Amino acid sequence: MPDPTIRVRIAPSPTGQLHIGTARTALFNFLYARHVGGTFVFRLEDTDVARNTTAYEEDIIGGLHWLGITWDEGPDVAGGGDIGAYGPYRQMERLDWYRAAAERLLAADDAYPCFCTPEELEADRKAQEAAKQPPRYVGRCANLTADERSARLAEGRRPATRFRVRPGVVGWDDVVRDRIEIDTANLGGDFVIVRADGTPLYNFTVVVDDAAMEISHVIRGEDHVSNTPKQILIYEALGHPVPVFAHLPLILNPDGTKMSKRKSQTAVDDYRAQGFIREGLVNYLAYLGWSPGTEEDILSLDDVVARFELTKVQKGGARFDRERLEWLNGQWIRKLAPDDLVDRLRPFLQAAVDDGRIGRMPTDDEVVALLPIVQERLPTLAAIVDLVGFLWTDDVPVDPAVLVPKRWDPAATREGLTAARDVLAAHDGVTWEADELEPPLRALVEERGWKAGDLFMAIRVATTGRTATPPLFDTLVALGRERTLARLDAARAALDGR
RNA sequence: GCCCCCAUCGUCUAGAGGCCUAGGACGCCACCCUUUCAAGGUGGAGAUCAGGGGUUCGAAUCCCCUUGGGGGCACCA
Repeated sequence: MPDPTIRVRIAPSPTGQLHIGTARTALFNFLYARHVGGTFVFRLEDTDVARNTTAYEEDIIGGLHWLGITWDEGPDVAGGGDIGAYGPYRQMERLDWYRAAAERLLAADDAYPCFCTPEELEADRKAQEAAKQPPRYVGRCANLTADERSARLAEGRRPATRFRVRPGVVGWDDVVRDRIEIDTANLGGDFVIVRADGTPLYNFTVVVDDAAMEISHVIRGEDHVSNTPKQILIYEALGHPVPVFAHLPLILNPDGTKMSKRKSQTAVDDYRAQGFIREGLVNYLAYLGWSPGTEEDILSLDDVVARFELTKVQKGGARFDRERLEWLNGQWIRKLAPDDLVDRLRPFLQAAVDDGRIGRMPTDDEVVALLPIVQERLPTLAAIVDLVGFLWTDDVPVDPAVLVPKRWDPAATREGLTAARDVLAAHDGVTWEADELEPPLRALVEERGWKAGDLFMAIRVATTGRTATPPLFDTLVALGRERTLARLDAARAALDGR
C-alpha cells in the first residue's frame, strides 16, 4: 500500500555531530513515511559554508544509518552521490533554483533589494530594544524608487534581498497542535531571503526545496512553529501548494528547557560510545513524544513503524530520562543472540585494552562462554569492562579492609581463605566446573560452622577484587584453576602484610 | 518587550464526556528468590488530572480566565 503522494524529509545541516533531537525528528519522519508507504528524503542544508564539514556530514549520515534509519532519496554516504529524481540533495548544489526563485519574487515585487548596512540594522535594533519594542525591520529600503536603487548599485553597494511581508493573518492546521494563526505584523517585518553575498537563507531555501521535492508533510521540531508563517508566505508568493505541517514536541533537559549540549549529552555518537545499542535508543526515542496507546513498552523499530500515527504525537515537551534509556537498553541487550552480542561487545573490550583498563583481549569463545552470567547484568555494552574486567587483568588490587567479611576478623578470613584454597587445590584440575566447585566448599562451610555467604564473599573479593560480581563459581571457572589459586594466595599475603 | 505553544504520579506516558475510587513503565521502598550484584516475581508509596470559573444529568477529557513552564523573535539552521 505505497502512497506516492506522501513525501517527507529530514534536512540537517552538517554543522555539528548528529544531535539526539535531529535523530528523533529523522526517526519520526522515517516512521511516518514507512507506516504510510510514503517516500523519505534526506537533504543536506549546507548553506552555512563557514561551519560545514564533511566530517559532520559523515557523522550524521553514519549515525542515522546506525540507528536503522534509511531514506529513499538523497546522499547515502558522506560526500557521495545522490539517489533520487528530485536532486541534487545538497543545497549548495541548488543555488540556481534559489536564484531563479528569488528573481521571480523580485520581478513580482514580492521581494526587493535592501541596501541597509549591518551598522544601520544594528542601530535600529538597539533603538527598538531601548524603547522596549519588539525587534523588526523598519522598512528603510521597502519603497526605494528605481532611481534610488540604481544610485546605490552605482555606488557599488551589494543588496540583500528582502521578502515583502503582507499584512494579514497566516494560519495552518497543524497535525499535532491543530489550528495555529499568526498575524504577520508579529513577524518582525520584511525578512532577508538572500544575503548580500548572494547566498540564500534558511526560510527561503527550505521552501524552494520542499516545494521542488514535492514534500507533502513537514514534520519537524516545535522550535520551527514561528518560522512557519514566513514559509507559508513564500509558498504563496511562489504559487506552490502549502504542505501539511506537524510540529513535534521538543526534547528537554532535566530542567525542562530545550535540550542542549550545555546541559545534556546530545551527541548520538556519545551514547553509542557508551554502549547504548540502536534498538534501545530507537525504542526510547520513539517514546519521547509518542506512544502507541497501548501498554507495550518494548518495541522494535519495525514494531513502531507498524503502530506509528502522527495523530498520537504528544503536544508537550519530553524530558530526557537517562535512567529509563538504560533500562530499555538493558532489555534489548538481553534479547541479543550470543554471536551478535559478542560482535557488539568486541569494540568496547578493545577500547579497554587500548587504554589499559584490561590487560588483554579475550577471545570470542571466552566471551561467549561468559554470556550466560553477564548478559542480564549489562545496562550498556561498555559495562562489560567494569563487570568482569578482572578476568583479563593480571594484577587485581585487593583491599584488605573489604576482604574481611563483616562477621569475620582478619584471622578468621585468613583461615577461611586457606581452607578454601586447600579444598580447591585438592580438585583434580582435569575439569573445573561450577557444579564441581560448589559442593566441597559448602561441605567446608558446614564442617566449620561458618556462614556460606562469609566464605564466599571472602573468596569473591580475593579473586576479583570486588564485592559485586556474577555468580561466584561461574566466575572462578572463567578465571581458571591456576589464577584462582594464585589470587587466593596473593590475598592471604595481602592480609598478612597488614 | 512582542508573538506562539504547552500543562495527568519525580520522569516517559494511557486517557479522545460516563468503562477512572485515573491504568502502565522507569525510578524509589518492601518482600520472595539468593553466595554478592543483577535479572525475575509479588506488593507498596507516589497525580485533590496546575488553580478558578463555566457548559453538561455527568468532565482529566469541551469553553473561558489565571498561574506556571517552554519555544521563537538574525544578512544561523
